[in-house]
Amino acid sequence: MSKYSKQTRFLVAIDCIIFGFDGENLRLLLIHRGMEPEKNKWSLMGGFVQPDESTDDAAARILKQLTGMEGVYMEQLRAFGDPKRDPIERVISLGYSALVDIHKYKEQLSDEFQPEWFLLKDMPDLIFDHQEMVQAALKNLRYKAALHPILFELLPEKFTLPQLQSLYTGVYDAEFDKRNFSRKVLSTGLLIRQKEKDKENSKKGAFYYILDKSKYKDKFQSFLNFVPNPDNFLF
Amino acid sequence: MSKYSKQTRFLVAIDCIIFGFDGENLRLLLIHRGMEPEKNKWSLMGGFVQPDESTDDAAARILKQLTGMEGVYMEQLRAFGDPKRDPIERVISLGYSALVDIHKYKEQLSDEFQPEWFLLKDMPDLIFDHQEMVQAALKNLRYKAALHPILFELLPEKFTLPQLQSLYTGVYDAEFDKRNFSRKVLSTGLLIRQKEKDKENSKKGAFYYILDKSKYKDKFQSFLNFVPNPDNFLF
DNA sequence: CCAAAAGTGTTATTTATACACCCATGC
DNA sequence: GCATGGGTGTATAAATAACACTTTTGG
Repeated sequence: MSKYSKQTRFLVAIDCIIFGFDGENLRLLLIHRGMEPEKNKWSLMGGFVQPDESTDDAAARILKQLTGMEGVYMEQLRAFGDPKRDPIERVISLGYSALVDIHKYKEQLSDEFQPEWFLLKDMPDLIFDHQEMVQAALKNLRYKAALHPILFELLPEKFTLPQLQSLYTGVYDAEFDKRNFSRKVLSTGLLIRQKEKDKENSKKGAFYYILDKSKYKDKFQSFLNFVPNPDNFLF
Repeated sequence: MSKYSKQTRFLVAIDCIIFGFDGENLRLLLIHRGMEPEKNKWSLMGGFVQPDESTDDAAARILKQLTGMEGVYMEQLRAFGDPKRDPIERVISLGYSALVDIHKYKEQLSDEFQPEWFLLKDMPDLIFDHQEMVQAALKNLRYKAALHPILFELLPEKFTLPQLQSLYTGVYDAEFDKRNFSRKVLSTGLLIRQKEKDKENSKKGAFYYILDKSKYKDKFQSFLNFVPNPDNFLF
């Protein structure tokens, strides 16, 4: 069959907005851009879609290339399609937002990119429209996390309620009442308390919890209202 | 400056998922596809992104081409990037979801495409992955409308509460209690009651309402919980 | 006068919020 | 024994859900 011969073709890229949580703060993984223009400036990890891979596959490939991680939570944000967003040549970029357990991240794999985990408050200037992508991803993260149990993707298998709460605190840059927070979280039935405690962060020690995986899958899309008055935080 | 010369370029298309409300039911605007392959089969309105337009501009252009309408509510859904989704050649398509006032739609403009407004329940087979796009758009619409006052985009300037309720009924394919519904809707403060009534649909007549435009803009992103137990409807 | 759709109010239940004290431990 | 952070309970307010009768009017 013939092709759509008269139409213009475009470069299509993926840019990954990769979030992690260090136990205290939300962080974003950035790299030194390896190619001109703006070589060595800070940038999101990205790459071009290849001829025979789906855009989702491309995103997974690019994430793996940087982090060594597979099977990570990732969702497409949207296309960024301003014709002038890349000064070299028009590139339509698909933003993909990823949530990773920062502790599973393998530093050594990615010497080539000299990646660093930046605090959100503390980000360098980024190339092109990457700042806009980060803002869109953060907004989306806050939106989703207010309604769905998505932030667990950022935690290790075992975690404590104080850790979970400080994750929410970091994401929303707001304090929550710990009594109400723990009641709400536990009422979802998603968490299973372990017998061991984390004694590293306090003398008394805080119980570890793990996710009930099957309930997590079931309820992943439910409206759970983790955040009181989400209006206050999102806009 | 040189280009990213070694990379493959792709066709990038827009496909518009256009919703309307006829006063009774939610409908979708489909066309007869004008080009091979699958010429004359039913399809979403689409077209290729052009060299110097943003993807958002392309979507607006394509919507206007079919409906004659501008300034319509439109949002990008996501990219559909399966390499085999179009059998002729790889095309990465961006789905854009539009909500239009079906009464402002100008039939005559679009003879070329022989468009028709289909009931959702009653849709023909569509080309490529357009069915998947429609499902994604519908899911997104239900999701958003459960939280935000988005369905007003489908109504004419003046509308009655029974009309509004039947819109929600149509979108969710579910009945709502009219006492609770009207209390909830009016409590948002978004509606201004008019002095006239619509006497076409009942003997008693139902008051017309209009949107308070400034409050609408303010509250567009607020969480208003229009739909009770949205979990029940979305998944 | 009656059928048909519009409009409105109350109560019970659930959910959200605000708030303060005791517990366990390492030092 | 005390400072530190972990853990829990209760009372009030607000939101939601369930439910039924009156009003208007065209025919």
